[in-house]
Amino acid sequence: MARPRAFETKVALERAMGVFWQFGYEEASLPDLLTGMGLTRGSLYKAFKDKKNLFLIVLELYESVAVDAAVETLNDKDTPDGRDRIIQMFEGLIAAAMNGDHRGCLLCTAAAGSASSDPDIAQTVHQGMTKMQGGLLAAIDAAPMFADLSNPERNRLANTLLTQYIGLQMLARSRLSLGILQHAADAIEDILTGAAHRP
Amino acid sequence: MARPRAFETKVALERAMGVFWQFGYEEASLPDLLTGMGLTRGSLYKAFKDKKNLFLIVLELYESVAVDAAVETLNDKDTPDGRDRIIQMFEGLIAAAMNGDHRGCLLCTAAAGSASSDPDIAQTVHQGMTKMQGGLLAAIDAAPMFADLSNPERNRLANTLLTQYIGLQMLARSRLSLGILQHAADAIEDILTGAAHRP
DNA sequence: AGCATTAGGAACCATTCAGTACAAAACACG
DNA sequence: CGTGTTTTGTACTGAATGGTTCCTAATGCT
Repeated sequence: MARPRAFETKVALERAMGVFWQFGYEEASLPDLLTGMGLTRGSLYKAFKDKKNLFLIVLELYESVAVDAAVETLNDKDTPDGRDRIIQMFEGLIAAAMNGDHRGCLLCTAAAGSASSDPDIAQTVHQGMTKMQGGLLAAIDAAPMFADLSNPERNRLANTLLTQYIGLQMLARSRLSLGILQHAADAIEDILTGAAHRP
Repeated sequence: MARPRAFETKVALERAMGVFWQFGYEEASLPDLLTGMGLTRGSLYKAFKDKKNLFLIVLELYESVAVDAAVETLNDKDTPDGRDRIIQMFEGLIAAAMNGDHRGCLLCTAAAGSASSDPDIAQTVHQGMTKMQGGLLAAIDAAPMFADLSNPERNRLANTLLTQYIGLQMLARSRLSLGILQHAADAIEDILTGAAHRP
């Protein structure tokens, strides 16, 4: 009954995610988005309302792709020891950063920018971060070496790892060559072995 | 010989630091700076050339104030054990964040934003971060509990702490209430005791 | 007093931004 | 083959940006 869409919503959103991931919310200009997504102003505003709404949709897409992937690694039953899952997760992001991927984590970038002052965005970011927190905690629970840890200790370890995650993602994004990423995986191992109760 | 300045360069820079600290480089608009510094466009451009140059001067001021303060805490001979100095430094920033100071670290914010793609800014930020790294290493060297650590182990610990520092400052800035700051000081203690070689 | 020098302030410029309005185009259906 | 509906594309709006350029007024020195 009417003219059909010339673009697929799904791929347009994936491309929008790419633009926001690279530039961040504020610094991604509308022209950036339009060329990146391959459509024009009218179509974008008709299909996604406005920039902020588009970003919120993209944020949820990011969660269901990047965050969920990390959380799945942290819950991967094929790797019996939760410790190994944690290391795998960090090794993934460190490898990406050292291979020239300086996009970091869209969630972290959003949290860092002034976009986080918007309540809607802040809430979505909070949701994603909490998911990461839960994933880390699940992996800790699945690690024999942490069997003796109390609940507060487990939470503290999860939070330390999440803070480390955020710090590393910001470092990846900053392109600062402080030599941190080179041995960051070993550093994570140090944290894990140090956190375990030793006889 | 000529009309004297109606403003003191020093206090104008301190106020500019306040504005940049709160908003970040890109998001601090010229009107923000002008009202915050209490002068007008003409004077600003005459005295500081342009916005970027002003920011570079402010960055160095921030280093010589905030960063140096942290590094001095890390080198404070009145606290004999370097471990205690590290905890003191972190307790300071955690207390600030929990008391409603959500400015975080100007260096970290600059590194996170797209300002870091400017080589001049990136270099100044790098310089400040390296200073922090050195301060942490000095404190580690001054801690008996780390006497047995090898040099690579010390460096890794310093980098872990710097990453934690960056992560915490970003969390402080993000206003995210993930319950991390509440026990962040204990978490740092966990890292430190875990890093020491135990018999 | 007079002159050189500087701050102050306002007007201005070009650019960019997100967002809107509207006409033309493309399709599906009767 | 039209008719009606929706997408497109483009031109436009109004605001805000960083940056510049004046002119005037204030000041200190000779």
